[in-house]
Amino acid sequence: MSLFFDQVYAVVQMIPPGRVTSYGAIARYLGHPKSARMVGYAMNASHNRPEIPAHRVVNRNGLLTGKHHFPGSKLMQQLLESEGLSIKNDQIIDLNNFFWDPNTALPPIEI
DNA sequence: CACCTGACCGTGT
DNA sequence: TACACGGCCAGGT
Repeated sequence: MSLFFDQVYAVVQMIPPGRVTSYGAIARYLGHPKSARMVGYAMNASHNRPEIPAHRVVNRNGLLTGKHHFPGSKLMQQLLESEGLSIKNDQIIDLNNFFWDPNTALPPIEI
């Protein structure tokens, strides 16, 4: 597996419960601001890694774009709601209150 | 081997 | 304010 994917997984595992972040924010933190799609691709490849809370990664609008990749059509929403978030029309309500940005929450990547 | 697609995002008009 | 488009790159057809 590529180093980039492993770095993505490392960041996703650091998302606190009840908080979410975006594909682009992770890509930017890893020094690849234009590789947001690769983050989504990494999530797609994370199915055999149960410890990756992929449901805490949404797009920049708070839309649950990856929900169709979870078993059942409402699992992603249910997981988030069980952590205290509100979702309507597949979109997180009041995203700003729950957004967790690795670029500010974590120290910069060393050298 | 070439082409297409996808859990995205920032920029330009 | 809204839409179009290029960049990114792995994997399937």
